[in-house]
Amino acid sequence: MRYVFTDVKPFNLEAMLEGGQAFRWEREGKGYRGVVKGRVISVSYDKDTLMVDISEGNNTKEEDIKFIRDYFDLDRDYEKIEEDIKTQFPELEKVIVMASGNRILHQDPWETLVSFIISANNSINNIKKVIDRLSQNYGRPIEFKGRLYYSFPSPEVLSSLSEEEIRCTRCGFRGKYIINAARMIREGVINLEEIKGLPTEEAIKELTKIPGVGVKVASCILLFSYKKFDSFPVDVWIKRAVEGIYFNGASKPVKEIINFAQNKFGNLAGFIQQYLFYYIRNNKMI
DNA sequence: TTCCAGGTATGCA
DNA sequence: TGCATACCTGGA
Repeated sequence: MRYVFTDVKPFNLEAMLEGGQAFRWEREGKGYRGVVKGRVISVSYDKDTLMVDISEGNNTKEEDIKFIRDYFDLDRDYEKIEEDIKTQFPELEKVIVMASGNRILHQDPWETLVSFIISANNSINNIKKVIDRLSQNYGRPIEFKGRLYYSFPSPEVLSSLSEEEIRCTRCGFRGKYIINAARMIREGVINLEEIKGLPTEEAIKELTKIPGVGVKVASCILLFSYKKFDSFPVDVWIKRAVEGIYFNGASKPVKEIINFAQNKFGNLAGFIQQYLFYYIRNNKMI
């Protein structure tokens, strides 16, 4: 099924899909192809128009459209967000100009949780490969345009694996964390739906009860699947960027950087984090 | 061969 | 509380 969305701007597929928030997208011609919540999606963007091909599902057209609008955050006014950031924080103007059209995707909490457990002390390239192998081995096959793709495996499936079995995904020391997280979800020790309703600080407390989940991973889940925009995940890149722009390059503890960003940026913090990440990863230095 | 990658857990002062 | 260190694996 094909859907066309007009007057979509600003919108930068590369920034969104290769910007480190989602790991299941690959370039396909001028666009991208990926698997989202059990559906295969092909997207391209040109002249303010977003074209989306999506694999067969049980949804109505209206539900599909809602699903796509929701995932790509099409109903949020990013022109205003970018304008607000440039006005309030002129020091970030070059960042926003360079990364314009980057949006926060609305991803599945479970998939985001596992993806960012895998991200610890890992490279983006390798994270993608491990997630692919997890899906191919334990996900559900989906046919699309004559090819097979695989959904992200459920907590039920992953909770039944042994550390020996999950080794085929080459996730390394993170295997035990993934299996344990799946069990905590299955047994109701952690309820991802309930966490969604908590304020950022409390949600981080809950999520970090899961071994393998620290403040950074928890913050990513909050930002990329719960739309908690005051969340500000700090990794080595963001740390370096904030220190460069605001502390004259002096090293600061992560805790201090989070507090600084949340106080200064408020509900724009999450967006700024995402623009900054894309900017610094593609500019080498500030 | 060695080092590093969207961090986290652990042990010790 | 704060700091150092180990950790699977793959690529440079």
